[in-house]
Amino acid sequence: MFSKACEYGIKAMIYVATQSLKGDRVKIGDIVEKVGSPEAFTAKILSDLVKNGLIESLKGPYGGFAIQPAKMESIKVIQIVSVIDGDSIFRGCGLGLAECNALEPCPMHSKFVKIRSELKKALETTSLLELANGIKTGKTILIR
Amino acid sequence: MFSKACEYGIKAMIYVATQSLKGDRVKIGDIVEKVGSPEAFTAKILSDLVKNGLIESLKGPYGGFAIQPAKMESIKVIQIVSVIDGDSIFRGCGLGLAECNALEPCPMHSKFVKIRSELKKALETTSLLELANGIKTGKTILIR
DNA sequence: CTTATTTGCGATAAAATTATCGGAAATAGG
DNA sequence: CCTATTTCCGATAATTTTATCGCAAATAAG
Ligand code: FES
Ligand code: FES
Repeated sequence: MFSKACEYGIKAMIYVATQSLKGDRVKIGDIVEKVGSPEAFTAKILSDLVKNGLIESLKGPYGGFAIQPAKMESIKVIQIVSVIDGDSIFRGCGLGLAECNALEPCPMHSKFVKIRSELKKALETTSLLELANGIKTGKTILIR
Repeated sequence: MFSKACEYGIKAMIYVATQSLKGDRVKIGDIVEKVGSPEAFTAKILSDLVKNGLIESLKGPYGGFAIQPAKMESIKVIQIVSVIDGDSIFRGCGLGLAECNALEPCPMHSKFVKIRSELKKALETTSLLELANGIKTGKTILIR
């Protein structure tokens, strides 16, 4: 469904959010430990998210990653996915035609659009805060 | 969503079905022309589908691929997808945890299961005959 | 200013996916 | 049989994705 990069990015964002809610900045080493992802690769992905304004970073001692709690409600999962994987999941044709076009649809089109729009809607309405709270209350986990 | 291999496989199956409905066997060269996929790669995928009994092949002159029209209603898209991509789309965790487990769910689990089960249901209830008929009536296309 | 720390970044490597190539095996027809 | 045709199959190559490495840039603290 999502790329590995995207999975790591989402999980990293959630973990940073939980720590930012407690006022803690987190270093990459801490993140990858809690998320179970490769360090340098995850750092690259986070760097991408920094450029797109979804998370902030600070270099040097006492540095690390943080997300302002005030932003967590407005950050939706779809934004993370869009930065890392682009929007091909939401706009592309399920059978790989150059573009998805309802006037000249592929054989799977009518089945696809429904599922795709539900996926999109779910990602649009799920906030980072909601996901971080799930971890905080122990209802959900990031690593097994 | 699906791998390229899976996209090619589904489209090839649909094209062969339309021709088998007319009583024609089709050669790999004809298939890839109508589907827009690389020849040797598509041949590999079809060979996999043959092994799994979803399509039949005949070597030599007047050979090629065919699907018995009587089977087309019972062949569902999910079978094609399962042969080529496996069932990780239907059973795996959306955030990449080792397995999807409702008792220890990842943060996206509750959103995911709904979409995943709808996707599964759609693929389970869509028959090859239905897709082939869409092509035959010109309502849908395989290549753009 | 110096040092220790931590992200940023370009180059590189490994692995997986996608794609190509060459020839073997089967088969129909003459 | 012999030949032409076509799928089958293993090896190989190209591309994309995933992952690692080394060092530069920034920053906080003494
Ligand atoms: S044309 Fe294929 S999903 Fe819309
Ligand atoms: S545990 Fe992640 S989708 Fe179920």
